Amino acid sequence: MAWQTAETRRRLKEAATEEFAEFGPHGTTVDRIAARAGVNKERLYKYFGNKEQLFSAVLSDELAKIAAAVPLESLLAEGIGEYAGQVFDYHAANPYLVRLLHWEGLTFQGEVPGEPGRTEYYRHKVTAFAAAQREKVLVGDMEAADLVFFVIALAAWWFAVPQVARMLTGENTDDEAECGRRRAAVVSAARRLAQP
Amino acid sequence: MAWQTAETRRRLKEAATEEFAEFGPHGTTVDRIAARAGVNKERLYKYFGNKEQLFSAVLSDELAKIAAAVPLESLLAEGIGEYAGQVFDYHAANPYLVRLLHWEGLTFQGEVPGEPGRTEYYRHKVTAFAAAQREKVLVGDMEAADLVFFVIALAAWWFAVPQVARMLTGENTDDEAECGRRRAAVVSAARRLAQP
DNA sequence: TCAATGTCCAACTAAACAGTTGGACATTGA
DNA sequence: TCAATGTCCAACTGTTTAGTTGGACATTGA
Repeated sequence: MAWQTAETRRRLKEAATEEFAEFGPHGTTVDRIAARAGVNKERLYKYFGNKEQLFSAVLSDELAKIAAAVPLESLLAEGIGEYAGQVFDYHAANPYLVRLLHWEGLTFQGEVPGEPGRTEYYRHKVTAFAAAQREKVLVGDMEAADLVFFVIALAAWWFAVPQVARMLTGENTDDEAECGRRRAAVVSAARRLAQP
Repeated sequence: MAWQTAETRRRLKEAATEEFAEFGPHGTTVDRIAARAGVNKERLYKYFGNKEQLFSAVLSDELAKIAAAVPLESLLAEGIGEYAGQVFDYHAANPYLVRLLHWEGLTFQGEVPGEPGRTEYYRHKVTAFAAAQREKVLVGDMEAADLVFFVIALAAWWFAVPQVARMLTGENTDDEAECGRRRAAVVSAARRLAQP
């Protein structure tokens, strides 16, 4: 029998993504991750160090995924409304990232793993927004960084506090029609925020 | 010596508020709450049932506090921008609630303790916003519930994912000037969202 | 072929955890 | 005054936790 090294790593990370997104760093147990992956937990420590480093690895992977899935080019091409809509769609289809980011924000204070690289990633976004402002595609009297931040907020907030969303709109979160309605609201709000 | 019943309850709830806000339902231990309150943990179980019920009691108290501190009347009186600014100010001065709400949103799926009463509370907000829309003080072509939701999002998002805020704006969260800048951005964004 | 190294696992350890118990002592009301 | 009840606490229980260990077996390279 050949080694299953790569597959074992992959299965651990996949199981960890689901567990961490659902229960957070504190609520997740390494036993459950290992059981879900069908792998002995000793592997987890050999491959990833410990629970916290595994959390970082998982989050880093998910950040790479959204960067690939929602390219910044669509901002200039289709406008900020559609860009916000795409971010919303991504979160609706793949709810791991937004939950992981929130667990991280709540759990770790001070500098966060991979912060320099991630800051650079956000800087690209801000630069693109600033360029769009200079070309008068976006409102000019709001700082680009704030605009990026608000657009992400509009799209992600629904998934961060679903209980508040439910109590406010009186609708079920799993309802497909409601999901479409929320997307439309996000698109329209983003446009409104950024109209020149 | 007289009983300290009320004081004991108060100290437990105060300690629990701080611990739950910092570490969340899973990350908090009843031993630490009791130690912080300077009270035996058996009191916690007698007075509040268990850890989860104590979390509910704490969150419920904090919701009552913000409802009292940011009255809805200021919406019509001073406009939506200043209303959003007041929500921001409240969160900046008292960061417990926003963190508790997020812990709750991430931790509990499905119905949440006290949901009917809280839904009613949000309904008042929506009704007030809808009234403002009819009086042409707010934009009319966006559902009132969505508008409320977005205004809360703009004000609260900074405190929910401070690491993202820091990476985007490149500034320290504790910086007073940066805090003022963020408040101004929230006010301006809320106005933009709701201009008729 | 064989020593070195990597994979994998069952079983383990020490600590932390939520929740309980039994009893000392204070308060109340009849 | 005294039985009933409430407050408070140290010490406890049984379980779950993150992380480790020792050893069986697979793979590699010289």
